[in-house]
Amino acid sequence: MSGGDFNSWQSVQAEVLRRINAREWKPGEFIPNEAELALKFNCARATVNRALRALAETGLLDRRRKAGTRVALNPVRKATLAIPVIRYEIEGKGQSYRHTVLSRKSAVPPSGIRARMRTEPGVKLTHLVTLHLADGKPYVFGDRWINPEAVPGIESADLTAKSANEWLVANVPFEGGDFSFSAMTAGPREAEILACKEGEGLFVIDRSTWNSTHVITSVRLTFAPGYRMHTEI
Amino acid sequence: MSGGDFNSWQSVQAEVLRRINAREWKPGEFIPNEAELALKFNCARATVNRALRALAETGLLDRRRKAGTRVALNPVRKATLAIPVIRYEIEGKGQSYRHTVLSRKSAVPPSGIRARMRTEPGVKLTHLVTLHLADGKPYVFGDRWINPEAVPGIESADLTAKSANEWLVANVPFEGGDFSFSAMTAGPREAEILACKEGEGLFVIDRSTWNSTHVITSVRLTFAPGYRMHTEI
DNA sequence: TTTGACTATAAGTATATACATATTAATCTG
DNA sequence: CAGATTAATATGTATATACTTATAGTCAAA
Repeated sequence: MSGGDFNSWQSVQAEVLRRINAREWKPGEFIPNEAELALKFNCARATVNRALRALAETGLLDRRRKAGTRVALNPVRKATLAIPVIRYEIEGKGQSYRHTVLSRKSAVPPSGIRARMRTEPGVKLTHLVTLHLADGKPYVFGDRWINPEAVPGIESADLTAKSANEWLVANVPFEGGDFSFSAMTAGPREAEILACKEGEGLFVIDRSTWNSTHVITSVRLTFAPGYRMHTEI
Repeated sequence: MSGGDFNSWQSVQAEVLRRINAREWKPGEFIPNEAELALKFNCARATVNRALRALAETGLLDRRRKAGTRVALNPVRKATLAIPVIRYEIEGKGQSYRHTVLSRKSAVPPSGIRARMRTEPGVKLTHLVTLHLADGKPYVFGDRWINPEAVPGIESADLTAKSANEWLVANVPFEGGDFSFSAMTAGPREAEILACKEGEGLFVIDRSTWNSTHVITSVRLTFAPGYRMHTEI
């Protein structure tokens, strides 16, 4: 039994998946190496490589040089979720977008922010609070700190036309970011800004972005009740 | 100017990134096609392809056959987040894991669940409520519906040793899933189960998984206050 | 003006070959 | 026998070449 012809990396991938699902290759087990599979599937090793690499990226296979490829023991599924610019997210739903700057000043950040931003004690950062509205209703508000040293020009930037996020995305390249998602309980401040009741559960995204030399910005986005973030795999 | 030698896909990727960041190639603009870039970078087209494909996967480039490759106009950043099995998540933090089945029965689901599960009216599903504890304290509870038609053997499965999720992961291959993340306000039921106060904001994950023929299961995970999901790019 | 066929083009992919690199396993040495 | 050295090996990658496929653009027919 040669195993038939699998002359596209997708078909190879499908066959590998089938064998994993059918428990022909069990979790934790090594599967044959690329050369053998190429022979079995009657295709080039590069084709097998492409298929296995893609599966490894989804977390279903573990691969290591010399050691080989094994079926992941605990398949940690990886979902990719898109982080859109809020304006596009709102306009994408067919709603009108507007945003207002609630406050903007230069200030020494609290210690939590200072730690995130990796700045020295006493250094002032730009602090910006903005509200984004969908069809005139509060959608999310952002409490943002920006390191002006990493962003020359931010002091004089007009952040009423474009939101700070859009301005930054357009003007400051970044190399990495970290995101965390959580829930909080609306206090008086959140209730007032988002026009919701105190005590409601709110969805929160904390995000920092950096380049090779600085943490550029750190923002907390607090969404109005009912917000959902969605993804598929 | 030939542009020098870029003989690894990573170096090509880095150079493309640099040009995007330096605004040599502006958002929305088409960049030269693969053949031209290969010539400029003095490497094979396959190498350019690999580099550009990877950038397209992160959302920084838009590619279409015949049309070409352009710098994404609104760079929707894509974060990949790992969805672990709860036991591993808890044990990974060095805490002890335990779970209990609060209820298990066969019932006709409410219409919202029926829509998600795509079952006929009147069809009974397995309904399971479980609580996962970290160091003995409530961590998350799951309200889960399983389609027994898609999962032969679920009726007789022992779900006290392994949690339903672990059992399903180990026994039922799935092909796709959808996830949504939101926040809710703790009502009396959540407060009691999670041992928290009514009115606290709770993080919620709704997840469905399916194979080619059925929606296998649909679960709502409601986390105790303080939970955070984290990812980096 | 719309519809539909045609064509040129750019990405997408397959393949053979060759070499690079990480890492294990075997072997040698002090 | 511990530690260093070396060989073997599986994945990782680069390249030239050839073919496939989706589709933007064009041009003509309805």
